[in-house]
Amino acid sequence: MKFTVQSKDKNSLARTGILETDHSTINTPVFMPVGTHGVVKSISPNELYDLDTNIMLSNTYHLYLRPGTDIIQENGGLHQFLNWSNSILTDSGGYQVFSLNKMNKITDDGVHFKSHLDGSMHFFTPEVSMEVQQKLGSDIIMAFDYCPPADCSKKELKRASDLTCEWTKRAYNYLKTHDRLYDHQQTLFPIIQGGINKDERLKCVDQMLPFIDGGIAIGGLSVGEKKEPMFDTVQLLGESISEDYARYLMGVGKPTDIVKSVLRGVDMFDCVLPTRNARNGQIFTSDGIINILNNQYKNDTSLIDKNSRIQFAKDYSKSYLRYLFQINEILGIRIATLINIAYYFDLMNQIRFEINNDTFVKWSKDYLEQHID
RNA sequence: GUAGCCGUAGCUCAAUUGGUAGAGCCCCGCAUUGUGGUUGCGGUUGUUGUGGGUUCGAGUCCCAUCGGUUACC
Repeated sequence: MKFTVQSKDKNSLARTGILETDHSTINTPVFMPVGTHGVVKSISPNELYDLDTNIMLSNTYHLYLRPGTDIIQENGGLHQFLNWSNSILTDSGGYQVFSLNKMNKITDDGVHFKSHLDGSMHFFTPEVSMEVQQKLGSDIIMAFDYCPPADCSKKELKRASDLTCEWTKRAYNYLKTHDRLYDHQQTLFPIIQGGINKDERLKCVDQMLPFIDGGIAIGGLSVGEKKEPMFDTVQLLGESISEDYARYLMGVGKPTDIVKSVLRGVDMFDCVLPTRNARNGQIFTSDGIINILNNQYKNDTSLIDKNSRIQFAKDYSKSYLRYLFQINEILGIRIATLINIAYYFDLMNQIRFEINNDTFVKWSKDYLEQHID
């Protein structure tokens, strides 16, 4: 993988860049749609290509449990299994251990956890996570990290960031001593932890330096902390991480969060919000965020979004989409998901355009004034 | 025709020996940030089939009536 900064904004930390993997070329800042189970729910690869998706996210934890690593390997790896020829980033499973299962035990060696599918016990170590991700064959491999909740004690926070540093070293060493299984390159992204504690974050950045190979991730944010310290932390890292590395803010976020983070130097994003909320009727339109299930759309014959690049949005009324959601029809979910992904991609396009044009700060100010959370 | 059982929110049903009619689903809002089409929070909804009676007080007991259902003739 190769990351090249293309254009730097004069008035902020924002920049555009190009991320090249053996599978695709990605313009940054980029939003990566989430396909936890190897599919962006209800959307086909061809539809994703049509939206200009160059990279999608998938998940080690889920794919390991089902269908299982061996089955994916027998299918020729994740790219072949999914029939997806662009890039894939796999999350390491560290976050799922934190978010999906409260019944787990974290030792210095790794994490014992219970499957959410059948209750069986499993043990993940940095090495296991790397082995699985090597077999999956993703282009970007995330280091196995320990993501503590925002309300944890200072002691736990320190333990989490220390363990994450140590686990990253082990992951790095594993990859160094094990040959890749496919003919394309796989790149490890270390994950910085440390919550909203400045010293912990800076210590993490420092300790991760030997393991960076073009990109690094900011983890442990948007886990319940307040917005202000969250963006202060992003700002701190935007200033501290070398500008030669792609910076990936994990799990963020709302469109406004993305704009604010790009201002602070972030290049890569992923978030379940546009796709998950689509399934619950929340649509990101050029006129703002709406919940199509609201009664006010019952008889609203206006188009879903006349400015969307999704044809469905220009073919159907809000009234019809609401009706599709009411009868729990798959098509409603597909339409909402496509529109939301397109909205996020349009936003990223706009962001890149404004940065290249040196108008990003002014544009973002206007955008943030018009879009209040 | 006779006997029994049942009628409670839009739906499925709760409600001690008579003591302020509730719950789930639906519906209506809000939330959702490295995804379980998820989950959480809040809200609306009743002449307890109808009409009488007993009682301080009736969804509950009594009478009548209407509707449903089962068994028997």
